[in-house]
Amino acid sequence: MLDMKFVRENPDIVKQNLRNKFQEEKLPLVDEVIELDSRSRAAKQEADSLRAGRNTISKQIGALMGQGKKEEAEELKKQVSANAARLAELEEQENELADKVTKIMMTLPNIIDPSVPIGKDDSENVEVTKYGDPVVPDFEIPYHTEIMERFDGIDLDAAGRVAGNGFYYLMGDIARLHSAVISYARDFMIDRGFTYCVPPFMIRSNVVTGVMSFAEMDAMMYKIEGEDLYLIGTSEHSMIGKFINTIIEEEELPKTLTSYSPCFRKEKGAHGIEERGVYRIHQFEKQEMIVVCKPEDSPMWFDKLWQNTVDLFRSMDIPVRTLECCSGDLADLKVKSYDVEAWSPRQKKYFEVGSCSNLGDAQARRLKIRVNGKDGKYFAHTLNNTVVAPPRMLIAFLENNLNADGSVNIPEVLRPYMGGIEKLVPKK
RNA sequence: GGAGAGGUAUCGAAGUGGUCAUAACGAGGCGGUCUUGAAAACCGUUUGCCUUCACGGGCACAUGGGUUCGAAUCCCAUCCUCUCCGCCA
Repeated sequence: MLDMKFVRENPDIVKQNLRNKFQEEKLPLVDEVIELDSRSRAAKQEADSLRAGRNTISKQIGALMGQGKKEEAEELKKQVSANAARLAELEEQENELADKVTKIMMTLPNIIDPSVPIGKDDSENVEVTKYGDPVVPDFEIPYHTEIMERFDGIDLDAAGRVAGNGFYYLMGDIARLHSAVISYARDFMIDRGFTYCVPPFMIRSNVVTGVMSFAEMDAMMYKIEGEDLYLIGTSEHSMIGKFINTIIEEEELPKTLTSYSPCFRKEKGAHGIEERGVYRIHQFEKQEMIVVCKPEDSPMWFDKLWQNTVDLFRSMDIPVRTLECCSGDLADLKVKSYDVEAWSPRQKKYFEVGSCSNLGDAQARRLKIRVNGKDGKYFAHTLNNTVVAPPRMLIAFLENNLNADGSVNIPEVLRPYMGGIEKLVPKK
């Protein structure tokens, strides 16, 4: 969410930002919200002065009552009543206008970083850097569910009967591998100085609207029936929400946290042929990292965050690349975002395994996360990034560590979490 | 889930319809006096948001409504915390 004052003073920047994000349909909203804001402030000013008058008279009434001068008090009461109707009318206007302003402000996207490439959609995202050799072996790599089945590692049929499409049972070694990856990722981040955290897996609606745009909310979040609770789509939601309505001392920044949680997503939208199996699912587990920092530090943290994910994947012998989201593909709250993509030797292309975002002060403004600095209070910046999110990550893992004989290498870093074994041998 | 108590500033806590809500009182923090230094003592200071060029004004006592000329105080709803009981991994 933008600062209303900023919009008022820089309508042209806000409009150019909309054009950069190919959201021309929102252009009229800028002038509209400035107009509504000015009417809102006018109503507030008039109402405030009426309230000031009422307060003064009420005090006088109190004094007169104290002295037992009831008749004079009654006279003054009439004066207050005279303005009551106008005040009620103004108060209604104030509320109505303020609601309209907020509603529009919630739909105006954050100002993107100047470094973000301009493009309409994900087809115009820009590759930044590649790490490792994207090897295509001389034997055929099966579809990931097929690899898992060779280890009796997945039961999608049962999951379908129990919970429906988009769920899974991981079994045996594959399930163990899943947990090993999460545990390794947790320790990897702890070693890099992040504080480990297990957060709530459900959050209230006010936190939901604080951390994401309406469009995202509708497409992602599961609501608990009869309660003001939503299942989290990522622990970022509860981790950023942790700081709602707080004032953090500047010396305490940055807050660097790594959290584990299951993630629940509706995944509204088309499911392509490449999204069978455990690629796009309603429930997965994720190790996440988040940072709350000073505004001037957020670009630095952004680079550190995505680098962590690259390093983690490289330590498991998985080639990756970073892809910068172009303006049109960037969610409304984000200032800048990189996807981390892993190499798929089967598809001979990279696919998304993580997403690193700098939200600027957008979440902080919505959630009122402020910093007490030497020169006054200001909104913090927030960032988040995937450490690792299996089971999707297992697709990359299995494809890249598969041998011609069907066995799967366990990279050295994972062995302590896998009972020391170096290789998974298929049962079939 | 049942019964009870409670939610006021950084913390503890007073205020139960007005004339002490920025808010008593106590503690903590910050600045100062005193001291070789420290402690103690003493003095001062210590919420946030909105609005205004400014002076100023408004709002906030968990949250949202209501009653009233006027609400921390009375009424209704919701949330949270604590104690006891029940249930439970």
